[in-house]
Amino acid sequence: MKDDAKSERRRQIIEAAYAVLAEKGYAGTSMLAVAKRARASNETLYSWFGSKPGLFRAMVEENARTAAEILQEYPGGDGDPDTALSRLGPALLRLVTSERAIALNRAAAADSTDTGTLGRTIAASGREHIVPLLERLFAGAAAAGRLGGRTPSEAAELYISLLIGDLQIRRVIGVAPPPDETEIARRAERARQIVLPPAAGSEVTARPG
Amino acid sequence: MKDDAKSERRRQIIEAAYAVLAEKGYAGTSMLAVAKRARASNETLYSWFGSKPGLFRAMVEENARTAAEILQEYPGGDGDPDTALSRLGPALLRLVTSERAIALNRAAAADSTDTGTLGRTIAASGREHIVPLLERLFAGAAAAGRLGGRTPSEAAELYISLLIGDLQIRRVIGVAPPPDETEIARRAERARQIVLPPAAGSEVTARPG
DNA sequence: ACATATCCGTACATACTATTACGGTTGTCG
DNA sequence: CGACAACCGTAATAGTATGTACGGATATGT
Repeated sequence: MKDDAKSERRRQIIEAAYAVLAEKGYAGTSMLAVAKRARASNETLYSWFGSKPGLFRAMVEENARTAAEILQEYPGGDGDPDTALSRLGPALLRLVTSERAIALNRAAAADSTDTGTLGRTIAASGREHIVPLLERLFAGAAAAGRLGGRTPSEAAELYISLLIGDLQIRRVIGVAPPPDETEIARRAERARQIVLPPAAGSEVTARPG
Repeated sequence: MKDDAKSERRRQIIEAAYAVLAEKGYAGTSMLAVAKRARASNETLYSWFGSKPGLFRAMVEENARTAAEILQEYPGGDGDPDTALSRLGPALLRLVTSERAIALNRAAAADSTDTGTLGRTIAASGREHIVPLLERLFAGAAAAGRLGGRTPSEAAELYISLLIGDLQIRRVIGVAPPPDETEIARRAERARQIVLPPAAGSEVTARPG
């Protein structure tokens, strides 16, 4: 099989795995079910991915690449922080609450007592990628006196708390729907206002916090 | 078996279930493993709890009762909101990040594609119990002009986001340890300061937000 | 065209789980 | 004390999952 064709085949298998995962959850997703959904053989799956955790690791990594491509469009600290955040925030929130991200977080939760690698992979490709991005953005804002005395690191942590809050865990346990665009905009705006309060001396009237 | 003895026996079985859950996760926790750990018979477990989801529902409900007893000590809106929050906040955060709560959230995440009842039970006994408590507290603060223009409902949502943030989901996927008391105090204080900014005209110097 | 690698579909071996059944033991009640 | 309920420990049943094996079909490279 040529490399291109193999990559495409591999992508099809991963898509099939997502479909089974959505229907049956992590425990209910067997390699055989994925193989049948993808019209592949069990042996090929074990040959290519090694094991069920191996397949899921590949899914997490593939999802991380997709997310990184999306976030690449949002440059860091070299522009107007308000504008940057008002574009980056909604994109981030959509990513972390997407069906795919939720399904992978559920898999990681289930895996946390087995190998623990899914959680670490998600964190390495997710939050640990996003925090430095936010810190660069907030470094620019700090230079303009826009962080209200917080460090870029503190501001990044605060922003994530405000943006995501407990929504993701509520999604993961199945009690919250995906946020609609109004909710996404509202949360992102609330977070931006609190993290980037008007600079001292600004004439803008805004809510405190 | 007398009622007292049966309650005690039931508690022992639930404790055994938590022990197995911590070691093996939800999927890896079989009724037989719990029965053996509790020195009970499989038949008794099925007789008393009906099924594996039934046993887990009982665990969630028992945990909710424990949490409600703890929170009962924290009265709502009839006192000084700063003091009330500075006591309630850390207690809340300890509860939602405790090993037991995390294990139950993992179970709910796994169950979300099956019955979905664990998540609903957790939400009904957790957040949906806490939000009205916070709203009562913030109603008092609003009357004193302490919410910076937000409604009690908005303030409660904001407080929860700031207090918990994404810490719980990071606990659930296995990438964050339980917060120590310093971290708990820090998060609670940050949340309090943002949600209860100094009243207009106050002389206190505080960070904006 | 031919040789070889590999993928597919199916089968197999092993282990585990959910749930019920059963005989013996223990606890409760009249 | 005796009758009965129910709990324990073990077994049975049916189903599922993981991972490997295998023959035939297909793809690739020379």
